[in-house]
Amino acid sequence: MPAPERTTTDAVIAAGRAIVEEGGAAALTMQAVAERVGVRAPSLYKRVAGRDALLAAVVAATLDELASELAAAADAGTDARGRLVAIAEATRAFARRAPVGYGLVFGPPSPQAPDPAALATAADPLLAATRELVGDEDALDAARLLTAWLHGFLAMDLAGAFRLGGDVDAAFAYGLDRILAAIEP
Amino acid sequence: MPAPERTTTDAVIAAGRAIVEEGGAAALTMQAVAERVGVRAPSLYKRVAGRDALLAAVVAATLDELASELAAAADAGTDARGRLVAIAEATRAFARRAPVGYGLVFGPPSPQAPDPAALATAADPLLAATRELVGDEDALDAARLLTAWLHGFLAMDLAGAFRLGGDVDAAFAYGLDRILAAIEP
DNA sequence: ACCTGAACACCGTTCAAGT
DNA sequence: ACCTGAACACCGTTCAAGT
Repeated sequence: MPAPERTTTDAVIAAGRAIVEEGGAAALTMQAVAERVGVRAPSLYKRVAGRDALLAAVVAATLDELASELAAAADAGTDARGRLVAIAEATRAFARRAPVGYGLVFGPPSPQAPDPAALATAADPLLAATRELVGDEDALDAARLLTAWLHGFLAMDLAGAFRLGGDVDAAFAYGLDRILAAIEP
Repeated sequence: MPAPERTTTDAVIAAGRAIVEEGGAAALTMQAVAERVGVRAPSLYKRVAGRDALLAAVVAATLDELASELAAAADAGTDARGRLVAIAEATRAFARRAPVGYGLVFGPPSPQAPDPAALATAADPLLAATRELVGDEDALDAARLLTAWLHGFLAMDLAGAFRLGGDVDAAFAYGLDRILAAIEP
């Protein structure tokens, strides 16, 4: 007599993402996830191997979503520079919408750190647009320069390092402009 | 009849830092810390309010150490540019020596996030050297640009985002040079 | 074939009792 | 005054028994 499935792996991961954003990674308990999807905690082990695997899946899903939003942003730009600006703004919008997940993706070394290959995939649109802007030879260095600044700016913003002064929107626009000027041939 | 003190708050925090670096934040259990300092877990509550407070203290101590190393690096430079290079290299050395702690300092929003004022203090030497290099008016924007790039580069390196290609040392030197060129008047 | 209650190990935390 | 064993609540995980 087969029992009906009362939830899905996707629903479990989505619930995990919501809990993580609402209460931080520490709030991700199997019981909280189970309650959210409407089953008892032991049933979750039919969907995920355990709490650590669920957290890793949450991080992977967050990175996948970021990757697809960056690809979409790149499609929206008309020239290489416009694509890079759109990618940077999409990244910032994502980090503000899902600050905890974004922080976990680039967070301290840990068991749930994302697959480096998935990180590389997410970075592809930025690398392609950069290549278009500066040419093959300088593309990797320039993309790293831009990516490092972008991630550093967002991490510092989320950490509250900019709380002391000035207009953060303006600082972002200013920094992006300076970085693009620095890499443009 | 007073009982002798068998440990100190500093020893508890130092043990916590060592455990965090060795096994990640998840390895920080009260039992592991107690074992390391030679007491039973309940005794730790005479030194710290609890596990969360201990993790916050670990992060704060990590940030304090980083701050003092950055101040020392700034003293070693001969001119403003040299001081900035020394500060950037000291930051990188610190992040490689204490990757987990460094990641926690700038990590995702969480209860143990460091005090923004302490972050500002740590950034002071960099801000001062930048002011010397570019003048009062542009100092804050330029310091943010440099700090964001520096932190972003280190976070990506620790996250393994640079694993795919090239010489990371050279990429660091290249990026630093480009950033300094971008902010120099 | 998935779901559940019960059970177990582990961890954070409290506290009365020791010295 | 600090230390400890015992106790409790909570969480991750396993598993036999249900449907």
